[in-house]
Amino acid sequence: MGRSGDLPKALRPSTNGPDGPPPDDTGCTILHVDMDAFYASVETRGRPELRGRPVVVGGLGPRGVVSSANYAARAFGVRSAMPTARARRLCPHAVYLPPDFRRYQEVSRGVMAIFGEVTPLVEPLSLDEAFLDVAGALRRTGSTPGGIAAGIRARVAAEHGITCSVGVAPTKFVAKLASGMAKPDGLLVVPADRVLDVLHPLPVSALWGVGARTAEQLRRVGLETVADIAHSPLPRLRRTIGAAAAEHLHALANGRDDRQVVPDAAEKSVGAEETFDTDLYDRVVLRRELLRLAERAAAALRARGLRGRTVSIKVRFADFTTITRSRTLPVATDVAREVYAVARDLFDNHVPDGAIRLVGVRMEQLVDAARAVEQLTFDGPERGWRDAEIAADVARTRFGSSAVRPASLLPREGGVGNSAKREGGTG
DNA sequence: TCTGGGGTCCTACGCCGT
DNA sequence: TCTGACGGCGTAGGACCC
Repeated sequence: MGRSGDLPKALRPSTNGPDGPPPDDTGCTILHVDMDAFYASVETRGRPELRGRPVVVGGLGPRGVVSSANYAARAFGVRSAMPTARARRLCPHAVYLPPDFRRYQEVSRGVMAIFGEVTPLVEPLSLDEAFLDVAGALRRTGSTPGGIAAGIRARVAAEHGITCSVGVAPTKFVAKLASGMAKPDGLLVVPADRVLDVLHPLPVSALWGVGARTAEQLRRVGLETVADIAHSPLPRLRRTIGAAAAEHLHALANGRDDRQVVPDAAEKSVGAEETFDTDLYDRVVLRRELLRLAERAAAALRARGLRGRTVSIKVRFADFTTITRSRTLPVATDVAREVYAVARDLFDNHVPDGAIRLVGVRMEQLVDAARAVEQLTFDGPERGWRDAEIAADVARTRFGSSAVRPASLLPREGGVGNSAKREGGTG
């Protein structure tokens, strides 16, 4: 699902060929494990009728994009993040499926549990990839990094019916690059003394943090390969892309990356957003959408045992210009009513009329709910609302997501088009 | 071609207190 | 009392990642 899978095969280092001696993995204690076409693979496993067929998982609405495409679909040029409508033109005979995140989460938990049996130092990056620091496991098991990686690949395939690719290297960045180069269903070790040989011929876009915009900025000043970055004087690089990015990229390009594998990193924000099938103008309808999103964001906070101090709304207009507006509260909250009250005020007072294609609600400055300062007024109305919302969480868990909702979200006759309708159900 | 939804991180700027 | 430097915080926007 990432970019590195698209790296040219010609750039693959030859250290891991079937012939010749195995690569020297001494000091290569970082593994990056990446599931191959994860969502599509989960959908296809155990379904022989889909074997060999192109499968695309993504939004199926008029504004949907591809989340995951298997390699049969990629052969037709289908890529993740591509509009589904374009994918359909490129590959009309593919099987198109909506994402089923619960299933992917389940499989992901199982795969991460395998990693956890190898080492406690597992840093998940998303549902389908993680870094592992296996330095301790080497001492404990007497195995090699390459051996551990091969064992993980075998277990994931045997226990979950999907394949993964593993990069083994001395640093996180190179391990991640290596897993991308090994795809699909491969294993690549980059020995410490070959890191620069692998890195330097790559285009700048291979560097972590260089997207289309930054690549274009770099290209304009004549920097096209990782070697160009590595040999570029830092002050010049700073002038081009800013201090932080310059130092980060310069270090990566020279093979330096001292970031550790950090398990259990705390979440910084939690939110929900929705793109409508057609642009919305009606402020009343938009407020109802905001309420729905506030409900989702608050429920997500409660599910994680967190509260947030900053309420941020996001609005994307028809021309794709995007604004955010935020307000920080004196006391952190996980109550949808409170979140909505702020979101609505921000919307009413800071968002001009116009055609709107997306709204979102996000909570930032998160604190542990157990340690959060209790509301000053213990009998205040917000406490009652929280109790009601927690009861609703329980009902939703037992009876489904549409079991409980605010009266203002109940479907009305002649109600809105687009996403609000997609929820279906009768409450 | 026409751009999702979940996030993280960085930069810039204004305000405020020291 | 005024001024400037500086740091911290809040806010907004943008790039990037999967």
